[in-house]
Amino acid sequence: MRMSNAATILSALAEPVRLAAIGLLWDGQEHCVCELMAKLEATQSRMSRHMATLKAAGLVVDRRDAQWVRYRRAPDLPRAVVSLVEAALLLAPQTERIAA
Amino acid sequence: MRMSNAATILSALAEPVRLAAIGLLWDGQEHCVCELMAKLEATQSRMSRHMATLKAAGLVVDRRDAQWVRYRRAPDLPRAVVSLVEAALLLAPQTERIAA
DNA sequence: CTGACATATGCGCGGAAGCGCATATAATGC
DNA sequence: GCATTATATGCGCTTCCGCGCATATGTCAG
Repeated sequence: MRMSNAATILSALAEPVRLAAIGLLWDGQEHCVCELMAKLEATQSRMSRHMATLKAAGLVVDRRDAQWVRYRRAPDLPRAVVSLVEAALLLAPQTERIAA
Repeated sequence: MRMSNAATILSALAEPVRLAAIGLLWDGQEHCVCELMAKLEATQSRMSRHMATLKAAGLVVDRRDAQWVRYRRAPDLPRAVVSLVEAALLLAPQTERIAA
């Protein structure tokens, strides 16, 4: 599978709902769209499209399970991508602070 | 000075010319716009605006020096921001590869 | 003062992104 | 088959982004 380029991955993370979704999926477990919608207070189509963007960037994979689609963190991500995502997740909570 | 939020920083990095410019400035030295233009093959207005975006995100600072404006990496960036930038810079060269 | 050089910015355009609404598709249970 | 639940997607709209072009601003040298 062809890796996305840096710009694609960074763009995918540069949207609050998508970054928060990655944060939820980063536990390695599966999460259905309905759960993500509820936790992130997003409409259904909005959540679905954001997940499609993350999938296109190669950051998550999905699996049909009965009526649900379960998303999870993509396996075997390159180390640099993992580092990037984890740095982005660390960044999120500590932004809006006051610096020197 | 107020920190940019995660989305602003990620968006700033999610553009190839800007990411490459950060890569050049990451050596800690000062670089004028004309040098960046030349190395990144960007027009003058394009380069100037991209640098303004990076500055607005808090990633770089500038200084007027005679007819030149010298940009450099912002001092005292939060550790999480430094990690993010460095992960993004690592990502850039190794994208476009073939994964499992 | 004038001209040259370096950088920023107003403007308009084309294209991409994000959204909601409605509808299509998929799977389930009765 | 039909209703229900879960998800994806076509469509139109609005907003944002990146660009080039032209021009403004700032600095220097003569």
